[in-house]
Amino acid sequence: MEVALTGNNDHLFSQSTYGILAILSEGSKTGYDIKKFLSSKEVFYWSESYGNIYPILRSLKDRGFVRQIDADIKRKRRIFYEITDEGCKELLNWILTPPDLTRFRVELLMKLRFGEIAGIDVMKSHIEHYRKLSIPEIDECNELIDSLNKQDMSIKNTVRSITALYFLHFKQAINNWCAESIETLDRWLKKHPSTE
Amino acid sequence: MEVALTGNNDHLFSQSTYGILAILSEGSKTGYDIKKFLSSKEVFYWSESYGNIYPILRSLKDRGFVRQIDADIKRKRRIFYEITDEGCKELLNWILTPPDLTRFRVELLMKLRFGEIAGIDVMKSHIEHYRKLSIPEIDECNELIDSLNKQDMSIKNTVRSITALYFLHFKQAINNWCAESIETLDRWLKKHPSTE
DNA sequence: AACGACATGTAAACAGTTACATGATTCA
DNA sequence: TGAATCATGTAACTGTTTACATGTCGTT
Repeated sequence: MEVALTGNNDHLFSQSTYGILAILSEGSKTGYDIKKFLSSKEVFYWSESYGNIYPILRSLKDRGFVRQIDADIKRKRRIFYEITDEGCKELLNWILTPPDLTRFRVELLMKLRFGEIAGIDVMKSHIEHYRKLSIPEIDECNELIDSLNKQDMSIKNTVRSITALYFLHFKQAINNWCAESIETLDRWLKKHPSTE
Repeated sequence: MEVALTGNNDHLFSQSTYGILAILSEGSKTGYDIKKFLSSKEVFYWSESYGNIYPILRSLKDRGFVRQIDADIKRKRRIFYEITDEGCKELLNWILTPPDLTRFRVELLMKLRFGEIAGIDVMKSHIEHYRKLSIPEIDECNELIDSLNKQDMSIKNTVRSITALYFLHFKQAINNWCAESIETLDRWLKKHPSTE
């Protein structure tokens, strides 16, 4: 099942641009629709602001990757964008390129690593706070997965389920790490009562 | 063990600025030293370019959060920066502020979610590629944790170990997710031989 | 003498968000 | 009639990287 991944890495456009093109590949949408889609729980792994979406839509049109379709629905102007064959080709090329590992900053870890200045209880408190924020996210993610599993198991829903599971695995792992880390700090405090 | 987290969230400076201040809180360093530190395996959760570091060091000096100490070591000019009391105060205020949850884009998930256009084998291939990239990272992280555990269990080393464990938990969870997802896709392919 | 690591720095570009402006529609 | 949501858009800003310029030191 060897697959040739011939996509090259020097793409001409920003990740945001390809993201929007990808979203349009499932059907024509307005800028507002795109923002709505990206705000949904399902797409935790991508986000975009209006200030980015609208200019990108224009540039996609200028490049011929989408075409503009004006519509007037209930006297409200709606500007739909439809992906072109050119756009599909460009999108496919991006999708074929193997993605890099995600790099990101974790403010919590920086504050822990240099947190001695604030004291160990502050560290513990930060970890607990982090954990509390994560719990509703895990619940929501479980609900999403349940509802997906009730639907037909088309390839689209299967993949949606897979992406949701990424989040679930990640969040559960971090949740466990939080519990462990607090225990570790508690053990340290017990062994070093002098410092408190 | 209630801890008052009174830090306010509207900080005046960028996260990069606080990060650099935090690094300087452990001892005076040059811009080059800071870059070196951030390039080390241990600090996977933060990075910075020279083009950001040097201007920030200057602005920290202008604000009085660090002082400049010129040194000539082996005829090479070295410009050290030392945190001031003002700087410590500002840093502490940042550290006390509970960190937000990390939000990040995952290119892989976007390419999977809209990957039907490329085919299921491409999805599988991307996941496998992702997994292969992760494995050496997990190994390195385990080595780091081992070496930390051999050292004294000061609070500093304990925290360094905790931050490394974050990465390990995360990477292992994603590694498991990769294996599961490939299985899911294989099962789907078996059930739908017509599409291949 | 040449190369790689050390060391500092800048200008330009790129990526993306925030805050604002504008106006229509829907519903209480 | 007023608030919320729908809907499109821009200007200014923030943050950060890339590519380059400059020169030293240590090693082969």
